[in-house]
Amino acid sequence: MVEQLHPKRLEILKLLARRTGTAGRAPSIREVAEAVDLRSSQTVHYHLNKLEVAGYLERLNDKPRTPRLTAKGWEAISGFPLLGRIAAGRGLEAVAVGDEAYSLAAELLSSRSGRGRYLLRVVGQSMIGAHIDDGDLLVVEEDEDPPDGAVVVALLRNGEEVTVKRLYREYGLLRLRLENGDHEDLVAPAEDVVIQGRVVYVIHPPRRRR
Amino acid sequence: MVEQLHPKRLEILKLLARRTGTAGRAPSIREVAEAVDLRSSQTVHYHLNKLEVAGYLERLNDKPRTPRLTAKGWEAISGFPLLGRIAAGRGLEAVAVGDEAYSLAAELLSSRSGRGRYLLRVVGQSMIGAHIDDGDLLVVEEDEDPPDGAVVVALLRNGEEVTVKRLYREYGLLRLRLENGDHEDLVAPAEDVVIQGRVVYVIHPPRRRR
DNA sequence: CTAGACATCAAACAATTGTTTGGTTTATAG
DNA sequence: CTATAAACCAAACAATTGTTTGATGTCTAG
Repeated sequence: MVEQLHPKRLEILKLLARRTGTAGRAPSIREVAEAVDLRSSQTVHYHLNKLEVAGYLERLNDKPRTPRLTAKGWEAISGFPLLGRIAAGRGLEAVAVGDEAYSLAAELLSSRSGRGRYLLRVVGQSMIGAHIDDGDLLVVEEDEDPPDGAVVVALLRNGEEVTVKRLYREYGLLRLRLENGDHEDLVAPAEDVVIQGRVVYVIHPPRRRR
Repeated sequence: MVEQLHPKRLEILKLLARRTGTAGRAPSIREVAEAVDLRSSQTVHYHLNKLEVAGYLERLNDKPRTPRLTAKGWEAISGFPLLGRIAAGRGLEAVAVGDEAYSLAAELLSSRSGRGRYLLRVVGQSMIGAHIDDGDLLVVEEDEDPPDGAVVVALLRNGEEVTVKRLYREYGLLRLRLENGDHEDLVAPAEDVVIQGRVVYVIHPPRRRR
């Protein structure tokens, strides 16, 4: 069921993809009209509605400059090049190029829960035991009360030390365990540890063999 | 030279920090006024100008809803305690928020060499031995002739199979080795293997213990 | 005490912008 | 040929929004 997308709509979709990052503001309807060579803002309005009901994009209420491509929208524009067909179902799935820079950032840095996310870069090899090495990036979601078993960023000793460990709760105590498990755990009363957030992604170069 | 920031301005700055992410739109001046308990939009306008000339934020021209915290702005509100200063030199380095969605994507998806990069999502657990699991994302840089020891995406059997392995060259043959090394290597004449590219990043949730 | 800077307010203005209305053109199904 | 739907246009409307104007209270330096 490959829906045939009107060329003008595809053009609009691509434009929005390019201009809907966190960087600039999304274009207004009139700006879109100009960019895709349509003389009436209404025509864009018309296409935008079509695109929205077809599930290619969403808008916040009907507020200015708030189009956002849906997954379907991203798929429609990315043509799925190179490895797409070849890899499908064989252990790898292509996730497109170019425009995807935006959606990658969106996927990594925006949470459905509305909680903020931020990045931490690992300095030094103090967490090598947890398979987290110098230079790796951690995507952390703010969460002061993450579920048991989550990998958390915790402040110890009045904030003098920061660690990344897996969290367990026991009888009013917090147990912080290095991810690979074979070190002695750190156990402390809950009031001595401030949980900053939860690690949701680890980004690193391909691992050297161990 | 720690500049003393007016409490109202600090409040505004914090509000903007929270609402200037990838998620919603930044608040309008009147929305800010309401949120920080000021009755006149002009007062916010006034503070915003102060903040801008002082270098805490920038606005796109003077367009609606386009405040962006500068580095100085982020510093001012985080007191930079939390993860910033504390973490410095202690295992973690804060890498800002918000704006960074952009630069994150840029860092991951643009190569200095000018070669294209794309994403692959791993389907299934066929590469579990290489510490690459179902759902992980691979950032791949196009490179038909990567250096020895690189982790590459290779097509085997006329493109019928795709694998991710570490590449070695030996006497006109290619040796593809699973990253963890303890499986038998795949050795094939160079003409039977098409190297698609080189894995530059692996993105995955924090690893469960093994 | 007084002048001036600062913070605040209310009201009005003008630009931007999504939307509505009503119409035209064009291709196609009946 | 005709009716219909899709694509498009121009113009006007109303809401949102940054900005301007003019004024008031408060604190502090001189």
